[in-house]
Parts: sequence; structure tokens; C-alpha cells
Amino acid sequence: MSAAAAVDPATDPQLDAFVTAFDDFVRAAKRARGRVEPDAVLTTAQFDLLSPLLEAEVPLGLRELARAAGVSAPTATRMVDGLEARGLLTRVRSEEDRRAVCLALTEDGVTAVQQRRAQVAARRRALFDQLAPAERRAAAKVLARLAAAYEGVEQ
Amino acid sequence: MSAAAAVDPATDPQLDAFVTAFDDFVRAAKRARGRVEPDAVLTTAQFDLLSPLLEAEVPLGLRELARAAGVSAPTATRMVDGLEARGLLTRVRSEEDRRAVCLALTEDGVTAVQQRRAQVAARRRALFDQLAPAERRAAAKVLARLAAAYEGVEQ
DNA sequence: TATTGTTATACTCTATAACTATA
DNA sequence: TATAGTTATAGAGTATAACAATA
Repeated sequence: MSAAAAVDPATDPQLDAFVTAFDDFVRAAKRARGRVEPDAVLTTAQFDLLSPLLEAEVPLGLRELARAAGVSAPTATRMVDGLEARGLLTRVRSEEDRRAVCLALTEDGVTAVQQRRAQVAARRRALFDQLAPAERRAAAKVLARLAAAYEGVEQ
Repeated sequence: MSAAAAVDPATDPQLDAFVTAFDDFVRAAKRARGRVEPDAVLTTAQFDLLSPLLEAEVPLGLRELARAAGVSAPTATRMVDGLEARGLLTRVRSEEDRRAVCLALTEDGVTAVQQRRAQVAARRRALFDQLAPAERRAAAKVLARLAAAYEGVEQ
């Protein structure tokens, strides 16, 4: 048994409160996601894959996109197949390096990514609107701190 | 275009800070999940499905489990097929209502769920350990508040 | 030899529609 | 007729291993 598994959260009320709140938050977020996503233009995975292309000054390679989205190259290839067939991105062989492909959003692709971003932003905003001013400041601070804390975990 | 999509987050610095922090947090959490889960006994979906059975006093029906996990009945059936084949749960026809099945964890199933819970708890704890005492209190409070706020969104 | 991308293969998660058995 | 569950079918996401083309 690992050291972490041997720890009884009940022995530390602060840890227990943190873990419970975290679990509640994750569950609530999951439920909310389920309510919003059925009619989405892009799935989460597709959005994560395409999103970097909106900021990209130049077309990106498949591996770059795969790494940014946190998926394997074959998975990215397959996803790109579907997205290309739907006319959301273009895949052309690079002239400089004939091994590489250049991936870029089409006009429809840009629209799709922007729509999905707007959906996500709307969801965030709806949550924001539920909070009192002091809570809003506290939430932004805590979430930023937690994001940073993740980087210190498991190296 | 929806009202929400028309809002420019940049016009409200507090909203912008909140949305940015939220996005950073979600991305960091996703990366961390990817680092931990490859060697997990259960996938997230399997864990979500089995988890209620650990607390259940009596065996649960398939629909109950499906609803709790947020998946359709056929999805639950298929998942139960695999979990039953792996010996993690038992599926027996109910005596009182011959339409229903009674689902319960086997000893191995209990171990698997507990292991996964320990993994999740360890991840939460690692994050908790990164925080200063004041940050821990603030985080627990904010996460609980956000979980509650979700319930007020979209009714 | 190393890198980029694809194909082959296999498995999980997901849903809707249609079905069976029971109430 | 309504409910519990399953089967049929289809599609997306996921990975590893093996491959081709190019550097």
C-alpha cells in the first residue's frame, strides 16, 4: 500500500474539508458539462485539438497539435481525418519538410472554435454571476493558485 | 448569436481574471490526470459507475447506477458486462421483481474502488500539501461555493 | 539513424432505436 | 401500458505497434 493510501483523511479536518469540497466541485462541474454539451458544435476533445490553431500565426504540425491536446499522434491523425472531412481544417503537405503536414483552420473551423469558446465562456460567466464580488476575487485567486500548485505535484 | 457570446470578457477585468484562472485550472487538472491514470485499476467512467456500490446497503439496479454515473442504460449494461467478466461485480436477477438485476461489488470490486479512491485522495492530498494553511482554508471554501453555484446555473 | 505522419488493430465510452421479459 | 434491462448498431476517442517517407 502506498503512503498516501495509508493516510486517513478523517484525521485532518482541513484536508477532509478540502477533499470533500474538491469532489463536490468536480461532480457539479461534470453534471453542468452534461447539461450543456449535447448540442455543441465540437466535442471537448475536438475543441482541445483545434483550439491552438486559432492563435497560431502559422500552420501547425500534427505532432505539435497532438502534444498540446495531450493525445497520441495516431489519435490526432484520426481526429484530423474527421475534422478535415467536415471541412473544419485543411491538411497540406509542407513544402520545406515533406514529412510534415501543415494544419490550419478553415473559415468554418474558426467559427466552430469561436462558438465553442463562447459556450465555455458563457458557462464560466454564468458561474461568475452567481458569486458575490468578494467571492469572485477569492475564486480567481484560488483557482490560479491551484493551477500553479498542480505544477508542483509529481514534478 | 447568443447574449453570452456577445459579451466581451475583456470589458470586465474581474470576469476576465476568473475565466482565465478557471481555464488554467482545468488545463492543469487535465494534465495531472493524464500523469496519474495510465496505471489505474479502473477508468474514471468505471469508477464513477462502481463507486455508489461501495456505500450501498443493498444491491442497486442497473438504472440507478446508470443515472448516478450520468450514462445511458445501454452504456451501463455494456460496462457492467466488462466489470462482471473481470469479477469486480455480481449481477443477479432480483427475486422480488424478475425484470430487475441486483448489482453488487465482489471482494475484488471493493478493493478496486478503494484503490481508486485512494489514488484520487492522494492526488488531492498532494495538491493540498502544496498550499499554505490560509490557502487551504480559502480553497476549501471557494470550491464548496463553486459547487453550490453550479446548482444555480441553468436551473 | 531519427523524425513525421499514417495504417493496422483493439478496446472503452457513448448514444438511440428496437427488442424481451416482467409488472 | 409501463418499466427494467438487453441487443443491435454506430460513432468518437484512446493507445501501442508496425510501417512509409523524408531528413
